[in-house]
Amino acid sequence: MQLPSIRQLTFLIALADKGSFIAAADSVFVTQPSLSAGLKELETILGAKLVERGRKGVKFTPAGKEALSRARTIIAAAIELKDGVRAAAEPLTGTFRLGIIPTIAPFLSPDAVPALKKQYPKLRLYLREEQTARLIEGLRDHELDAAILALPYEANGIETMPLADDEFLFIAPKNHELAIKNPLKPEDIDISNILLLEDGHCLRDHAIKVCGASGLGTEEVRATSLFTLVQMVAGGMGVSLIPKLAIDAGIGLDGVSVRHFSPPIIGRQIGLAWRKGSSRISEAKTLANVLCKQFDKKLIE
Amino acid sequence: MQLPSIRQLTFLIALADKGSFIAAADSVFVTQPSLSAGLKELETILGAKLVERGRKGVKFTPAGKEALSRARTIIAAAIELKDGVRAAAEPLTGTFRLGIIPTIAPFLSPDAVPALKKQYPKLRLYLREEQTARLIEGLRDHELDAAILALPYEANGIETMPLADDEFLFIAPKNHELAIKNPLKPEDIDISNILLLEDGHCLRDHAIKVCGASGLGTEEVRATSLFTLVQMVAGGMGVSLIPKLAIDAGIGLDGVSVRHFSPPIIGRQIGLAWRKGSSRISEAKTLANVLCKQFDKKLIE
DNA sequence: CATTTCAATAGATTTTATCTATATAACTTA
DNA sequence: TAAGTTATATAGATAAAATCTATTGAAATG
Repeated sequence: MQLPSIRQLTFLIALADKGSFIAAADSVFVTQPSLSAGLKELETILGAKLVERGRKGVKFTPAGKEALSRARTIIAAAIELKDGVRAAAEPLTGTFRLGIIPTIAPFLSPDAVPALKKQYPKLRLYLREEQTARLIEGLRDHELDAAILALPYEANGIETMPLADDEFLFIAPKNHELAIKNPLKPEDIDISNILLLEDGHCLRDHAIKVCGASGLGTEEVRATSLFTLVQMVAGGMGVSLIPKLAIDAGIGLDGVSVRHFSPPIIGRQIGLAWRKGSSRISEAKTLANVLCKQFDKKLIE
Repeated sequence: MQLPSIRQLTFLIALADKGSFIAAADSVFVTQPSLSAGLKELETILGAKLVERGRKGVKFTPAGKEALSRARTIIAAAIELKDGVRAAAEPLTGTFRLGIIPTIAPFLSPDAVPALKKQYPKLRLYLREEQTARLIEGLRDHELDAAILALPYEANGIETMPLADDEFLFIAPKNHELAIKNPLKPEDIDISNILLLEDGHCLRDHAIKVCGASGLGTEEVRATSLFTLVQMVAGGMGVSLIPKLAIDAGIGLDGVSVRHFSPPIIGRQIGLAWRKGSSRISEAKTLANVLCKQFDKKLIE
C-alpha cells in the first residue's frame, strides 16, 4: 500500500500554515510548481481532494483537515524519533532541562546535582524551579525534558512515575500546646491558626487537604517559601506542616518544635513527569534513578 | 532539518521483522542493495549506527531499538492517516464494525440499526455481540471500529464517551415480599437469593457492586442472558436487577414484579469506546449521536 | 478590458532510488 | 587450511522521482 511521504506531509502543513501555495513553497524552500505537484501526488495517494484552491487563500476540505491534523502528529513524531535516537546513541550528554517544584528544589539540588555531574560528566543539567502548573506548561512546550513534582498529577499528554515518599511533619512555636500533645493527629490542628504557602504551591493544597478542606477562609498571611514559613512559625504566628525532605536537608529549625504525626503517616509522593512521547524518556528515567537514591539517603535515615 | 523518510522507516521495520537484509528486502519488494543503501542513508540522517551487521542475523543498537519503536508508531499513524482521510472524505460509507455488549445488543439493535440504515444508506453496519473484554481486544486488533459498552471503562489506548444512562430495576417473582416493600433499597435484597449473569458480563459486576460486594460466594445458578434471567426469576428461583433498557425494549415480564428502587437512582452509564488514534473517530461519534437519540427515545419515556 | 495574482501545466534537468553485477567478509566444511 | 557458503557492502548503470524554469490559464481588481 502506498503511504504518503514525510515530505508531502510537510508540504501540506506548510500550506496550512501559510495559506497559499507560493508562500508555503517559499517556507519549505521549493518552487511553487514543486509544491503543487507534491500536494497533487498526496491527493492521489490519499484518494481525496484535500484543499479547495480558491482565489482568496486555500480552504481545507474535511478530508484535508483530517489529513492535516494527523500529518502534524506524524511530523512531530518524526522529529522526536530523530531526537530520541540521538539521546539513545549517547545518553545523558548535552543539555538536559529539569524542572523542580519550589518545595523540593532547594532541598534536593545541593546534593543531587553534584552527584549527577559526577556520574555523567558530559551532562549539562539545566534546572528550573517553578510551581507545578508552570512545569507542566514547560514540558508541553518542549522547554523542559522532565520535571520533579508531587504526585498524583493527572494531565493530558503527561506521564509520571513515583520517586519517593516525603512525610509531613508538624511544626509549632516552642511551648505551643500541640508541641506536647500525644497522640498528635492532623485534626488536632486549629485551622484558623495554620500557616500556609501562597497560592499555586501544591504543598499548600496538600496541607489544606490533610487538615480538612473546609472552613479555611480567613488566613491573611501566606509564606512565599518553606524558609519563611518556618521563620513565621518560629515567630509565633501559627503552626504548620513541613515536609521531612526540607528538614533532612537542614532547613533552620531554631525556635520551633518539630513532631511526627501519630500513624498513619501523612505525606506526599514525589515523582517524575515528562511529556508523552518525549525523546528523552529513558534518560529521564535514568536520572530519576539517581535522584531516587539521593532521596532515599535522606528519607530513610 | 532532514527527517527520515517513511520508506526508510519501513525498511527498518522490515529488517527488524525479518532479521536479515536479504529477507527484509524481499518483504518490501526491493533488492538487497537498495535496502542496504536505504538503511545507510537512514543512519546518516539520524547520525547514529542503528544495527550491528553480524554474521548470524542483525542486532539492533539501543539507538536502533529506539528508532524502531518510534518508526512503528509513525507507520501506524501514516496508515491511520490514509484511512482517516478516506473516512473523512466520504463518511459513513463502506463497512463499519461495531461491537456491543450482550446486555445491550438485543435491546438496542432492532430499533437502532434500521434507523442508521435509513440515515446512512451507503453504510454497511457489521455488529458483533461480545463481552467488554473481547470488545476491547477487537478494538485493539483493528477488528472493530467502535464499541458500545458500560462506563466507566479505563484501558490503555482506548477512549470513551458517554451515550446515555440506564437505570437498574428490581425484579422478583409475583407475590415476593420485596415486591411490595416501600421504600425499596438495594441493601434490602437478600444476597443469597440474588440471581446473576454468568462471569464476564459487566452487568454482573454492577449488580454485585450495588448489592454489596462481599459475601456473595455460593450462587450455583447463573444466567447466560437477561432473557433467561427473567425466566429464572419468574420461575421463583430468586430476585435480580434488570436494566431499564431491556424492559423498554419489550423483554417478556410475565410472572415477575418490576419495581424502581427508591432514590437515589442506581444504574449504569452506557458509552461508546474506540481505539485511540482510530481513523474513524468522527464517524463513530456521528453514529453515537444517532444511537444516543435512539436511547433517549427509550430511556426518557 | 487590461492588469495583477495565484495555481496548474509542460518540458528540461537534476537528484534520488533502484537495479545488476561484483567484491568483501565471516563462517562452514571437507 | 582451502574451498564453499552465506550475508552485506560497493560500483556503475538505469530507471524513477523530484525539482526547476518558463509559460499558460483562470479568477479577481482597478
